[in-house]
Amino acid sequence: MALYDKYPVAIFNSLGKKKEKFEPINAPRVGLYVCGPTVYNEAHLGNVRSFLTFDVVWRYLEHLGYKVRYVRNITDVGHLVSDADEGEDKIEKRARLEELEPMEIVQKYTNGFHYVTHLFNLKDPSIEPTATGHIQEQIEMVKRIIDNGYGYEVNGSVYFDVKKFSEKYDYGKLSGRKVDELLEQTRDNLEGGNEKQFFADFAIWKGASENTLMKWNSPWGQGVPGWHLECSVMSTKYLGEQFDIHGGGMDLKFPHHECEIAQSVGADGTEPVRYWMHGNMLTVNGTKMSKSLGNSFLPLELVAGDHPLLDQGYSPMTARFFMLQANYRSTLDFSNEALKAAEKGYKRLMNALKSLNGLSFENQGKTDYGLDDEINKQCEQVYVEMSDDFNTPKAIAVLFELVNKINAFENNQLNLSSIKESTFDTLKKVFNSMVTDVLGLMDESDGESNKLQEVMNFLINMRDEARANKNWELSDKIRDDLSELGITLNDGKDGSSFSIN
RNA sequence: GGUUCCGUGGCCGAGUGGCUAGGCUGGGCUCUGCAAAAGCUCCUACAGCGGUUCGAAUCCGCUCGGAACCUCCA
Repeated sequence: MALYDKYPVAIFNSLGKKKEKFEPINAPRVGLYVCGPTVYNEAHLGNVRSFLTFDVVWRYLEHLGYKVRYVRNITDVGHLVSDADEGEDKIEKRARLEELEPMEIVQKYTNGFHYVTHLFNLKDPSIEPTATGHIQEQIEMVKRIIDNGYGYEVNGSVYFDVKKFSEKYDYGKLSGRKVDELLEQTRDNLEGGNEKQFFADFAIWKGASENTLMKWNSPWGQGVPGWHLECSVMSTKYLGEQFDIHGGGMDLKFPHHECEIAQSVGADGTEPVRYWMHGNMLTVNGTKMSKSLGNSFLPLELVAGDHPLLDQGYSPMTARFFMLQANYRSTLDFSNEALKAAEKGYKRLMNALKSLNGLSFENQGKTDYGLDDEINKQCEQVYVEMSDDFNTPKAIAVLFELVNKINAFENNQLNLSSIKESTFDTLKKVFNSMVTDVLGLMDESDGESNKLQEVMNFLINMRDEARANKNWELSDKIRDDLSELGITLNDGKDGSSFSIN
C-alpha cells in the first residue's frame, strides 16, 4: 500500500473554493505547474514564499510515493510594464537601464533567482522552460485560438476575444468575476487609444515596433507573445492538455490564470487544470510586501540583517521555518519578533533531530503502552495534517510534541526502553523524513570542522578536570569565555556538549 | 466603486459546532556545584452587538477595523 493511499491528500481548489480529494489523472504520476518569476530584477522574500509553498507540495507528494513532474517556468519575454498590453517589455526596459542585452538581463536575474532558491533549499524543478524557448509553440497556439474564432488580429497584434469566449464558456469562474460586470468594476476603464474590441480582451501576440530589441517573426509580423500565453503553452507541452495541479501567488489569479484557462479552452477545448492552488502574500505591518512600497527586502539583506526593517540577520532556514509555521493560504505578517521566535523554534527542532539520531535502541524493557501508543499516533498525525491541504503549521505542532518525547529520552527523563523498538524506528524515520525531506529544513550548524571538534573536546576535557577538582573558578571561566565567543556549553548526564549560536 | 478575504491569549500563528493547537515570552517546580539545556506546570484568548442551536471562536445578520484583487507583482 502506497503512502498516498494510506494518507489521501485533500487540496483546497481555488476553482470552487473548497477542499477536494486529490485524484491524479494518471496516478502515480502527477503534473505540477507553477508560475515562475519574470527575471527582470531580484526576487525578494515575498516571492520566495510562493515557491516555498510549492516546493513543499512537491516534496510531500513525492514522499507519499507520487512521481511528480514539476514544471516552473522562467518568464523572459512578453511581460510588459504597466498596462498589460500597452507598456514596454519589462526585460527590455531593464536592459536599456542597465545598458545590457535583454538576454544578459535574463541570464543575470535567472542566476540570481537560482541563487535564492538554493539558499532556501528549494529543489530545482523537473523542467524549467523559458518563454523565449517556446516562441514557435506559442505562435501555434495563437493560430489555434484564431482558427477557433476566439482571436482577432489588429495591426500586427492578436487579441483574445473575451466576449465571444464568454458566450460559450465561463470567463471569470476562477476569480469570481463576471464579464458583464467587468467593465463597470474597473476603476480606470478609459485607457485611451486601444486596439482591443472589448477592454477585457488581452493580447496573445503583440506586434513590435521598429526599435524594439526583442521580437520574433510570426504570421502577423514581428512581435512578442502575450504574457499569459507562455504558461498555457508550456504546461500543455510538458504536462498535457489537462494536468493535475497549477500553482502560483494569489495575485496571479486574475487576470493571469483566468487568461490561461481561456487560452487553453479556446485553443484546444480542454479545461487545463484539475486543481488550482494559490498561495497568499507575505505582509509587513499588514500590507503586502512589494518593491514599490519599499517594504520588501532581498534574501541577502535578510541574512545580513542589512535593512531598516530588520533588527538582526536571520538565517535562510529560520525564514523557511517561519514561513512554514503559517498556512500557505493565509497572509503571513513579517516582524522581527516573529522571526526571532521562529529562530528559536527552528533550533529547538533541529537539536531534537540531532539528539534523535544520536539515540540508539539498546534493549527492550517493560513497555509503557500509553507512551508507545502516543508516539505512534503522533507519527501518523503528522501525515494526516500534511495530507490535509499541506497543513505545515499543524504538522509542525505535532512534530514539536514529538520533540518533547525525544528530549526526554535524550535526558533520561523518559526511558527509551519503555517503547517498542519498532516504535523507535518509526519515530526516527518519520521525524527525519518530515523535517529534512518534506519540510526541507537543513541543519545549518553542519560544517563544523574536525579541528574545531578536536579543540572543543580538548577544552571540555580540561574543564571536566577542573570540575572534578571543584575548581569552579576555572571551569566557569572556560564556559563564560566560550559563551562570549558564541559557543554554549551544555552539561548533560553523559558529559558536556557544545552548540554554536 | 465592484469582487473577495481577514480580525484568536503579551507576540506569532493553527483551529469551521461540543474535546487539545504549536512556537516565542513571562511565573513556578524538578534536574544541576552554579548556570544553560531539558522535562513538568501555570498564565487559557477568540473585534463589538444581535440571532440560530441543548451547545458557537467556529453558522447567519449588522457595526467597527484591516487587507488583497479589479493595473505589473509570488
